[in-house]
Amino acid sequence: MRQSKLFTKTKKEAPTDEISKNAELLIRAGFIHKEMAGVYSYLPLGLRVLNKIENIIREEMNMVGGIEMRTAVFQSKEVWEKSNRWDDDIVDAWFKTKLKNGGEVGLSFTNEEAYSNILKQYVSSYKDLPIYPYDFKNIFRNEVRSKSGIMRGREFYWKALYSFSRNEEEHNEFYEKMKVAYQNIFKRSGIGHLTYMTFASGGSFSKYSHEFQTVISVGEDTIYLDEDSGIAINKEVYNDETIKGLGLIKEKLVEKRAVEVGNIFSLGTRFSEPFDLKYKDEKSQENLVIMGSYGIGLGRLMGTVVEALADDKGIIWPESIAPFKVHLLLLGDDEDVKKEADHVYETLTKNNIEVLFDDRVGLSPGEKFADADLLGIPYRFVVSSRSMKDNGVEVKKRNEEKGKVVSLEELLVLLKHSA
RNA sequence: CGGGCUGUAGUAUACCGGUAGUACAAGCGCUUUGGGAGCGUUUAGACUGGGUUCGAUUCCCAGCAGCCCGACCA
Repeated sequence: MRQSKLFTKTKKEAPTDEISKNAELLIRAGFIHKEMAGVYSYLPLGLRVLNKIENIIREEMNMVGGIEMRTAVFQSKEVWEKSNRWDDDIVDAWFKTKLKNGGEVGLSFTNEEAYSNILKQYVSSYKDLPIYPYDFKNIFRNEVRSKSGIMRGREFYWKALYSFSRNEEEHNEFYEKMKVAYQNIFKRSGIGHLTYMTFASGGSFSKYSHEFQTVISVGEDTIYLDEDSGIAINKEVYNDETIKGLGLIKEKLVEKRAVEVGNIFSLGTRFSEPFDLKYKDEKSQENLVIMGSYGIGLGRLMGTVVEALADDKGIIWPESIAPFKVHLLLLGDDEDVKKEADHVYETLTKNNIEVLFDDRVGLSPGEKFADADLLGIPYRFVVSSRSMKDNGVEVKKRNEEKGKVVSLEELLVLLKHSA
């Protein structure tokens, strides 16, 4: 993409109404636009990152047998009354609105009911199970106080998978697979080294749920981490019994602030019962389906990566989720240099390398460098009269101090290997 | 939902009960080109409503909006 065609611009200063680093940097760099408190639009660069994250999650979900679909945002009263979660006194996060004909709809704040209701239509035999449908979708929660930039919004984009199993054993087997899949997702997103599986309160069907907590100083949650095993305990279940039950030693646990980037938990028959979601087994006996829930907030994950990896100059994206792999800077407006930069851009593009080409004219080198640092694209390529004198392109990684001049051919090899 | 704070150009800010100033951004002209460059010039602003007052952006009240702390949550 040519940066001259990218309508977003960087800002030197962040709006004062954004305190959190993730929102400050993402807004300054032009990745997101704040619509209102807790509601953000994704601008071209931000969407590219979001799509990268989405694809990583999609791959991991498909790997464990997930089947993608899309549930509706509008939800009907009748469905949610079955599980007793329509009433505002029970769920205060609802956004609800009226239909012209007088009916009322709610905007999805979660998906258990939608899935249970749909699958009631299709699940009847043990042969129909297990199944693992999931979706990516915008979720709406009427938070009384949204905060921390894109970390907790009123509208947010998430992945939710629900498992429908025949019995506890089958459920547990899948649950364990999901733990691994989640760890893969966070590793691939560049925060694996900071993300710990954390035991949290489990509800009525299991002792614990599992959260994936990324340790960063601005985290909203408090966890107690055993650094040797990488296991953590959420403050909400931090007590002697839990510590002992998990075989941990209290003195070795370190208190940390962390952000919950994902969670998985067992639902048991909490929803299959009200929706009468049953299957007939081999003996024609009816049994309730055992469910599990597995969520990841994509915007929050993106914000967490920014918080965790940024430096004082700007964002530092891991290659896996960067909006582009290469940020190609053209310095100066000499015709020969322009021609060479165009050539480099076209060569990279032809080789299927995602490149943002800073072809803007009239900007000083300092401005382009500062923008490149702020945007945080992993590889910075510079074409200038200086680099041309050295017969190559200057390459520098975002997290390196100094660059070196390398021939275009060598660069193509380098990029292929880093992929 | 309790508590606190704040609303001035696109952004960040200043002053003031009496003509709203500056920087960045944007437009134009010239110069400049390896770490947010210079000179000149132009455009652009007091959240809304009510009250006090000769006069309100300034003081008061209400509404709306935003931020922070707590509670709650992906």
